[in-house]
Amino acid sequence: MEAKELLQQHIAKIASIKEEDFDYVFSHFKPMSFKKGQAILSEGDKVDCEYFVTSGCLKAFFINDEIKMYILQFAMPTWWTSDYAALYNQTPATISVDCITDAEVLCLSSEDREKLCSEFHQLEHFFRWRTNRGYIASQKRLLSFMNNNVKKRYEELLSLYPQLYNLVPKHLIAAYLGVSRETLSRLHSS
Amino acid sequence: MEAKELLQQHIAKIASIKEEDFDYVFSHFKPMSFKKGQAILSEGDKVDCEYFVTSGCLKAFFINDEIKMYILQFAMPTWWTSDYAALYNQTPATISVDCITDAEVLCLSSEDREKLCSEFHQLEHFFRWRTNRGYIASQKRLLSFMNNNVKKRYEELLSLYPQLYNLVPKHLIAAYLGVSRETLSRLHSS
DNA sequence: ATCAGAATGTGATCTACATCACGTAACCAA
DNA sequence: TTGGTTACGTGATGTAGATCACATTCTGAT
Repeated sequence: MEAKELLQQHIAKIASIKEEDFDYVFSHFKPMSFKKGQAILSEGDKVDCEYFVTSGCLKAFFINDEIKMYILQFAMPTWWTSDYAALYNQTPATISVDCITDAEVLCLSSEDREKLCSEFHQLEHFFRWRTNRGYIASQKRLLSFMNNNVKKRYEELLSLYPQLYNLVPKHLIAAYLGVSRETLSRLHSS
Repeated sequence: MEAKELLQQHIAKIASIKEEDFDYVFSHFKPMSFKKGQAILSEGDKVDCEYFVTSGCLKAFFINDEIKMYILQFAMPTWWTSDYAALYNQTPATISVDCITDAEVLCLSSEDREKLCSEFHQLEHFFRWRTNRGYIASQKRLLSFMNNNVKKRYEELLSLYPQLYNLVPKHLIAAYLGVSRETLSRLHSS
């Protein structure tokens, strides 16, 4: 599917935007292509944009004392990602985003998002819905973290996103689960 | 401060609502009073409302196998709380909310919130902002969970909300940190 | 004022997971 | 094809925090 059509259908599930209005809205999104391994957003960068994934798979991650990586989010088509804290607070990025596979995204600047949200009530509605969904998912993940051991969290992740099993190397799954790659590996044999 | 004024100033920081419009908006909020220990929302309930705290302190929590409690959120004045997953998905509550101290809240039904959001673009803007803030805080807490040990998480919590130290019993702080009360207690001596 | 239940402290022991160490297999790039 | 890097598996050992057990202090209802 075309990137434009993908975005349109994604938004249309929640908000109704007239065809000609959507053309205008879409003109604010900048299509970008990246190769596997390429960085989209790096720690310390000024953050201006958020990204709507149209193909491929990204990861948004944090690296602590330059040693350990924690993955906040995998981003697949129709998912949005960025360092929202940095975007919102206008601070340098602490979260990085890069490509697990070749990927294409639509880039929307924060400025344009706010402009469009004020121009189109329905778009503001859409973004409220989207953030709400992210918030609920994040709460759920937090609870899972407190309540479940690694094995259960792993099973939960795979049942939610079965594609990840083949798409994403195991050590990245470990980094998402907040566990060492060794421990994750040992789960298979237990 | 009056509950009404508290809400008005809280919203005014983000959205501009005309005085007479705010009166109309406010008429949809139902003031409620609760005693310390009283339940506002219990697991299994149908969830219709979200709550804006105007005085006192609540907790939103999850109980797993009828043994262990995890606190998702403390809610103090100007904070909003509910079981948002249940509210959004129209499913029975899995999160409960009750009062750590005597408390007063303004109750807003989901239906009224959606109605008001569609009537007032600025209010939709406000709720987008609010959810966005919650999402960012939740992401941050998740990272802290993965990256920090109990001691650091405890210090982080107290530096963010010093009032909690005197207001909230230690075993509830432990339940927020996702740690046993014994371990939390031992932090003081180390 | 008194007493029961809740909150807190603290020792002894257990356990899930981390860390370190090493070996093997898979994947590219020249 | 080859050599180097990255991914993955697995043993040995260390450790943060859980669990159990019990003592002490605080608190709120009668």
